[in-house]
Formats: sequence, C-alpha cells, structure tokens
Amino acid sequence: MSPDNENKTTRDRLLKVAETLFAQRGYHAVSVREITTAANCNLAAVNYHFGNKKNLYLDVFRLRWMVRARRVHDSFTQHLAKHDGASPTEIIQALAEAFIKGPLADDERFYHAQLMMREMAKPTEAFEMVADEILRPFFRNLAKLLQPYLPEEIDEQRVNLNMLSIISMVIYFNFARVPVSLFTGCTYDEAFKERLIQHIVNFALTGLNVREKEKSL
Amino acid sequence: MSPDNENKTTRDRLLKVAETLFAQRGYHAVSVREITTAANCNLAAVNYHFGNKKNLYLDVFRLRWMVRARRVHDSFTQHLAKHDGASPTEIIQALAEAFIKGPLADDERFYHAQLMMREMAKPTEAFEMVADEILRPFFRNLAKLLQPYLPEEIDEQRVNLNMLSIISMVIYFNFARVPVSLFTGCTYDEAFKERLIQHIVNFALTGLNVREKEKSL
DNA sequence: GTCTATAGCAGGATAGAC
DNA sequence: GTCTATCCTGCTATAGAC
Repeated sequence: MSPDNENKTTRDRLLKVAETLFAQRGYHAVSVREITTAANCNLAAVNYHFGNKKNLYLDVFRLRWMVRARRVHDSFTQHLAKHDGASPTEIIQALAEAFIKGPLADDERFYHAQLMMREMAKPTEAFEMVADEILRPFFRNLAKLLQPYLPEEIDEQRVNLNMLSIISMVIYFNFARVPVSLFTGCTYDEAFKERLIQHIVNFALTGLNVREKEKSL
Repeated sequence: MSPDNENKTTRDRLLKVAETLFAQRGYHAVSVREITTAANCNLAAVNYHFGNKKNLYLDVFRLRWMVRARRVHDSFTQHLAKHDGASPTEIIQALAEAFIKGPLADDERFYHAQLMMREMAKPTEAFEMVADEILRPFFRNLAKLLQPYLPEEIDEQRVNLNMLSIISMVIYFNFARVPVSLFTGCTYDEAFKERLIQHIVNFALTGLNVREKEKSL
C-alpha cells in the first residue's frame, strides 16, 4: 500500500516527485537538483538511493509506472469479470473507462500517459521493459477478447489495426488534452470524461455512422 | 524552392538540422554544440543567426514546421478539389493520405509529427503560434467538410469529437511507430502505409462493424 | 558571415562528516 | 540515511579577430 501520504521515506518521495517532473518535462529538462528540492531532501539522496539519475528514471517505470499499469489492467478485467462473456460494447466501455476514469487520480493518469508518450517517441531501456511486461500481454488479451465478435474472415493484421485504432483514441484523449480542450472548449471534468467514454464506445463500434441511423448517444 | 540541397546557407542548414534533432530528442536534450557540429558550422553561428537557442527553436516552427503543414493542407484540399462535392470516404481518404503518405518525405513526416507531439505534451510559445495559424483553421475546415454528411440532429460537440477521433488515428499511426511496429510486426514501407490509410478510412466510416456486413477492405 | 577563445554558470556525481 | 562541500564536465552566450 503506498498512496499519496506525504511523509513516506525519502526514497518514495523521490520516486513520486521524479515521476511527475519527468512526465511533465522529460528526462533532460529536469535536473537532479530540482527533483531533490521538490522532494524536500538533499542533493546526494538520488545517488545514494538510486545510484544515478538514469537509474532513478528507470525505477520510476519499474516501481511506479508498471505498478499503476497493472492497477489499470486489473480494473479493466474486474469490470469485465462481472459480465461473463462480455459484449464488444462492454469490452470497449470497460477499456475506455479504465483509461479515462479508471482507478487513477486525475493528474496521475495524465502523467502516466505523458511518460508513455515520451517513451513511444524516443524509446529507452524503459520502453523495452514496459513493452515486455505490460504492453504486449495487454494487447494480446484485448485482441483475444474482441476476436470472437469480429467478422470471421478478418485476418490477424486487421484485428491488430482495429485494436490500435481503439487504443489510439483512448491514449489521444488522455494525452493530448491541450489540443482537445482547444478544439472542444471543454476542460477535463467528470462530465466531459463521461462524454469522451461514450464517444469512444460509440465511435469504435459504429464509426461515423454516415447517412445511417445513429446509435444512441 | 528549398528542398534538401546539401549546400544551402549556414542559416538554412542550421534550421534543418535543428528541426531533426529537436524532433528526435526534444529541446533540452539537444545542445547548440551538437546542432552546429551536425550543420557543419561554428558554435557561434546559432547566436549570430537566431540570437539564442530558444529563438532557433521557434524559427524551426515558423520557417519549417508551418510551411510544411501548409503543404500538407494544400495537398489535402487539392486532392479534394478534383472531386467536387467529395464524399465522406473521399474526404477521409484525402486526409489520411495527406498525413500518412502526402507530399512529405518519410523521415520528414515523422519529425513533423514528433515536434507536434512534444508541443502537445508541454506547449511552449510555438504551440500558440501553430494553433492560431494552422491547427484551428484546419480543424474548422475539416468539420465544415464533413458536417453535411453527419446525422442532422448531431450537436457541435459530437462533430468535434468525431473529428478528433479521426485525427487521433492519423496522428497515432504516424507518431507511435514504435508500438505500432511492435504489435503488428510491420515496418513503415509503402505497402503498410497503404494498408494504414485503407484501415483508417474503413474504421472511421464504419467502426468495428461488429456483427454486421463488413465493408470492403 | 564565420571563426577562436573564454567568460560564467548549471549540471551530475562523489567524498567524508555527522 | 542524510548532510555540506566540492570537483569537474558540458552548456549557453559573448567578445573580438579575421
């Protein structure tokens, strides 16, 4: 159990602060000095606890990002477990909810997405680690869940692209808050997030539904 | 006018090299020394031509990113001009092609997307500039094009979310090449890009089309 | 317009007292 | 486990010769 208590060990405070700062501004834009100041401890603490800056970064992924990703994934599967043999709607809704609302605090989720986007843009060791432990298993699981509902003659490649399209929306609406708010004029409050989830479910299931009867909002 | 000639002015070489490096690794991860070395000129050249590092970054957006974005947008509209009163399929196909294939060289397009993603994550002055000059007009144009084909009772908010979903796919498949390649096993060759475009068109128009007759590939 | 040289500073890391 | 003090590297930016 390690929630947001303010007086954990120096080590935990460092991990937490480092994650936030790395997510907001990236590895190089953040100095060890800034991290230790924000964590209210001494400059030397990073080297004492993590050896060096780079290893602190990797531990942020190991000890925070991956733990959180598992929480999200668990929330997703538990939500599905209730509806045995879940429908595509339920699957996608569970997915969108796990990511857009899910078990994470609001800022937490944003930082989480930011860190991943940075790794997607310029992968480091952290990406390989996360890909092996989290991304690949999650992706396969999702594909397996949805496959039965897809047209029979669909090939594996198209299943993959469909998965990625859903994921692209989920990630984009989490990550690209600035342009999303810019174009919609909405801030990320609960009502808007609910709306996003419904939109993703609707869009993923029926697309733009051009010229045809519209699915319920 | 200004293609990839190798012996342009120092100023142009600096802009070009800076764009590539900033895109790949971000503002802080790249030093002026590295830029000037790669541009085969002297360390002091950046300060002479651009005043300082930050202004070089802004000029990369002003003089390269925005120019290129206009080329992409022109390619999109010209493609549509051929089919007067273009159908939704043609609109989305033109959009996906402009971004995934379009008038840009392969690496160029990737850097272009990377730079934008970095600004989305942590906007600087460059984002405001680009949002005013490019993003907003483009977005409005796209919405106006598709609006006639959407269900009549649809509200503006939903139109916006639909736009953003299409854009999210286009951006994601351009930007997140690492995870996309990881999950599909495909590299970004011409065949795969063609496939991506078809997929985006198909998905955007019909969604997953669950349990219904599948649209042609 | 391009160069060398260097000022001036911030960064990561370590040694050693407590 | 935490602190202070310090080393040294690498950065941006500028001055001034050419």
